[in-house]
Amino acid sequence: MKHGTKAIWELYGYACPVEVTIDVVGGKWKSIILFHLLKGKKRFNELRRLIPGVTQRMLTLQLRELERDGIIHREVYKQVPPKVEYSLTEFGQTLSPIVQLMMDWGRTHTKQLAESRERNQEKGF
Amino acid sequence: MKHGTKAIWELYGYACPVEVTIDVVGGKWKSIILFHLLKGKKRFNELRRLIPGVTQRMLTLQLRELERDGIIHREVYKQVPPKVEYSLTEFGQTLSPIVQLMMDWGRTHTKQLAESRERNQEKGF
DNA sequence: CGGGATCCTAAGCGATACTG
DNA sequence: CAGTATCGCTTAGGATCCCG
Repeated sequence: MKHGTKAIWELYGYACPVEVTIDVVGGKWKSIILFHLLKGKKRFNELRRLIPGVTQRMLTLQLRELERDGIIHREVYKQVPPKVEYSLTEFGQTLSPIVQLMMDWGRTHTKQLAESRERNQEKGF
Repeated sequence: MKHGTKAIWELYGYACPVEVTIDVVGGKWKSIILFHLLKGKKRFNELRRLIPGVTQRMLTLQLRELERDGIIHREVYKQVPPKVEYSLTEFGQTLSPIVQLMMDWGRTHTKQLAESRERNQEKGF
């Protein structure tokens, strides 16, 4: 980057590139949604079952934001009863390495994390 | 994983491994803090300057949570005026590939993201 | 089935003032 | 310098009911 030139993320109001990514996957449920969509398209209630903690309202909202950002595609089948399928767009696929790494990290560090918290809890943290 | 066996993240109350990672870096500022600590130890006000959007209060809170989780270390120098340095722990270093990827993604997709949003805004999204 | 519309509470967060 | 404390607003988010 040259002197006097603004970085691309600065032009769009972000102070650092990580902020951009957080802006997309930072929601409490978004990366979890993406994690499930990595395995293929999913229907609305299917996602609800896969993500026990999420409410209908929150799932709807987060799906809308991901759709707005071009990360996922929402396919509506005009039939009764209604059927809606969510899937990753090509753009959304570019996030898959991040979600994969998050999955790996969670898998391998859950225990150590829990231990850290426990230890610090004793210290009155 | 074998039949009838619970996965490690389930034992600790998470529905999927990604939730674990989100629990650690999911805060609005946490991964940005980590991003800056990747480049070396930083003092409190130094971080404030590096992260223009954060308030003193929020920075303190998020640093405390990262410390509780064993991700960062807080070194207090007993002197006047006080001096406190924050740095990544070994455990925290294990997150660096994720933060790196988030940085890369932000750098390379800021524009496309902005365009998606703009396009969908026109559609009344 | 896949939501939208309301209502309401808890949490997040900013602003400000104070301190060792 | 590096916080803590308090207040008060704003938002995230849950609960419930309704609909094509």
